[in-house]
Amino acid sequence: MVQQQFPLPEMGDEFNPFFQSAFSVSAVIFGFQDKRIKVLLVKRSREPFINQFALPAGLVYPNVVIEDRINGIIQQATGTSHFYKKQIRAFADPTRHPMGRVISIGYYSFVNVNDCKLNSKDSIHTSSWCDLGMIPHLAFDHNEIVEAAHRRLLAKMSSQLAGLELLPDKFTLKMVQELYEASLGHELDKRNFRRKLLSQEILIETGEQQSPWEESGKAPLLYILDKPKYEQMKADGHQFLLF
Amino acid sequence: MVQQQFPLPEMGDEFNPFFQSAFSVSAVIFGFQDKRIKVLLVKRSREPFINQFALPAGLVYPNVVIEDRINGIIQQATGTSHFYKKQIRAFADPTRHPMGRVISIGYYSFVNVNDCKLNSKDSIHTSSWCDLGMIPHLAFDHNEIVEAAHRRLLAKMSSQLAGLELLPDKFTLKMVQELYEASLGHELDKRNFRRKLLSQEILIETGEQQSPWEESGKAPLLYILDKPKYEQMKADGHQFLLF
DNA sequence: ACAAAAGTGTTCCTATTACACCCATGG
DNA sequence: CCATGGGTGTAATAGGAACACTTTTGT
Repeated sequence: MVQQQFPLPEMGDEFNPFFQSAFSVSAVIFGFQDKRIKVLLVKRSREPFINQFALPAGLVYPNVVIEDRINGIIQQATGTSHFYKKQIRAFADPTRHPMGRVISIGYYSFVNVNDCKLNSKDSIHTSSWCDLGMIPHLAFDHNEIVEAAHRRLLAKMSSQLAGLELLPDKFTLKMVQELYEASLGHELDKRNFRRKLLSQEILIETGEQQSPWEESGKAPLLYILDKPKYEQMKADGHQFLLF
Repeated sequence: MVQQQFPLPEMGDEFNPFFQSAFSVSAVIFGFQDKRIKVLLVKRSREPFINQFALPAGLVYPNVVIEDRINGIIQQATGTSHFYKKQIRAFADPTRHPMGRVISIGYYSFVNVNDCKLNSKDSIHTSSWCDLGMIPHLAFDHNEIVEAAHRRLLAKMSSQLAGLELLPDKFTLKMVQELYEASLGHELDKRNFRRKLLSQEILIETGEQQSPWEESGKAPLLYILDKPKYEQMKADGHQFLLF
């Protein structure tokens, strides 16, 4: 670990007592597998809280851009750089870290589980997908961060078309429905859901069928997100209301 | 300014480079006056950015609970302890503060302008209500914080019954409508708005009429919020959807 | 030919919108 | 009695919810 350069207080001693805090970023990385929402947890390999489960997280040097740090943490934990992320808020309880005042800035993130390579050689932690709803007791205040992330997930998904980052690039409408059913915690009507989804006019039918198709019956059609149109409409403030 | 006690890093030098940051809280305090949404600004009386407008804000000692600090800042700025507040997010650009790495945790807040006593003797800043939409160039990254707060205000008000903290305890339905028109930026149908508002069944008609009533015509009825019911329903996850 | 999953329309009902007049009060 | 703002109902429309059968494909 190399000491970095960063600006120091310049205006006299009166400010120095303030410049004694640290901060970190913590990531609630959501995945979707077996019709369940998952969260990526790591087992800590060092103190404090050694051998306990925790969120992927890390301290941030005073001169480092926080977005860069959280991107690095998500990439290291998942092995992919293809993800969506957004800040939740700062978690700032003075006792949340045993070594001093460490404010953690929480993020939630969506990745496609199939893109991920966990436990790669250069990862110091062993990481694993854990069912949201079966999260064990975590280090620090990480359970609180997971709860806040869960609320955000719920709020986002119950009003907007979002979370497609949790699926492969090519996906079936059924997958989207199952994702929504897992997020919202209840079943949805197939016909109404499809109508609503397609009425947003941001999905493109590829014409391809899912393959391989181990199930009996007809193989479903694959769709992709019309990303340019989606980003454009988002930039214009469109909401993609689902309900 | 008195140095406080706070926990220091305990586990050796490797963590010390991290414990050199400061953090602050910043408040976007919304008010409502003359059918306009207002934001409370202060003129800074010290460096950096002396004599520039800024948000009420302050550094936080490493051992201080951040909620206490933001409450104190809002109380000092407004002269009242009767307000609603919520965290927006952390603002963490490494160059946002000229004196070093200072992460600011932004809050937005609703107060009733009539409850406020600005420029009280013990206030070091002179403060004033500024029309949202006519905000001048502010110190630090405070314009960005105001924008984020504005987006939150919009998102909240366009889907929920909220922001009644901006009005007096006893208010007319017209006031609520004008508040919404100011927040959303367009006019609303009087009858539809009243029907929708009353259908939430959390307003109580006091029977009193507004007084004094300088306008011609009939004096309107005053309503109050059924706060216990409102809090209970909020706790139960009810959303008070308006549109 | 059968089992399993995909894909598709219609009806009913609720919720939202658009719209105009009478009432109470003070000057 | 007139000017001003408060307060009220209804009809048309759009959107959401409930519901079942036909098609395709692999075994």
